[in-house]
Amino acid sequence: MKTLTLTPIDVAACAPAGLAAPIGRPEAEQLAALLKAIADPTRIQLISYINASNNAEACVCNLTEPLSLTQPTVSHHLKVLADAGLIEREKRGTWVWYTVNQERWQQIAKLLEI
Amino acid sequence: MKTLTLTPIDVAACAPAGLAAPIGRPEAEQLAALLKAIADPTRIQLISYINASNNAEACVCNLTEPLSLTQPTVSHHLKVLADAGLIEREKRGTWVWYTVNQERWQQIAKLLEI
DNA sequence: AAATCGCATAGACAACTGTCTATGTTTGCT
DNA sequence: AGCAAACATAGACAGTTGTCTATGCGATTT
Repeated sequence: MKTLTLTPIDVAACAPAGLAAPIGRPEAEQLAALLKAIADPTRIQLISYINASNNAEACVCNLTEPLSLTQPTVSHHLKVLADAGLIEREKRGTWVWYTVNQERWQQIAKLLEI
Repeated sequence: MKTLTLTPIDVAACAPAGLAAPIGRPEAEQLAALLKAIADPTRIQLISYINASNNAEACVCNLTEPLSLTQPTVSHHLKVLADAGLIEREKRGTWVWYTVNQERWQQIAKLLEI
């Protein structure tokens, strides 16, 4: 079987001059892909729940119940966020702990500057 | 015929404490709807093109050619942005001029704070 | 009044997305 | 070794979305 590894989005390459100057298609598509990863109510809640947890980290089993979602659905959303570089995965034993990539998060605010 | 007027999203009500605390479903949905309006490459380009135009304003006919899109498609995207409060519409004669709502734009960066 | 121009709206269609169930994979324990 | 728990992956399906063509509406000009 072939495992697909998505190339992480190069945030620095997105809209190098912000949105003040007209940006090209490739840059617009990268920025849109990044924002699309956040533009979902479930994923926004996941981010906030992870951040509000002890040590600002959470495993999948801690996130299914408060959001009333099945485990595969939560895993799917976490994968989307991880592929966009917005959260990070760390396996410790059987559990997988997710944390928010704070640095990446702050970069987004800068990309939206006008 | 019935004209549908979308209620503008109350940005201030979105994630009042940022994403640091776990936010509820309604707030997450409002914030997601707002981000969804931006999370499209064409709309990102439209925003940047409007901002880079003379007086930071542009009419539809100025936007179709550089983006290689039909006029209805551009109008559609501008409506999405306008409904989200991200741009503003002003009719002067036959032309309709769009400008970016700078204040609204800056609010978004704050909403993403962690 | 008639024609034209700029823009919005309606409807159609392919592509994408969020959710689920079913199943696979890895780790820890007895 | 065998079993159970935590998570990922695959596939299916309904709902959403971006684009187009066709058409309608208001303002300007002749």
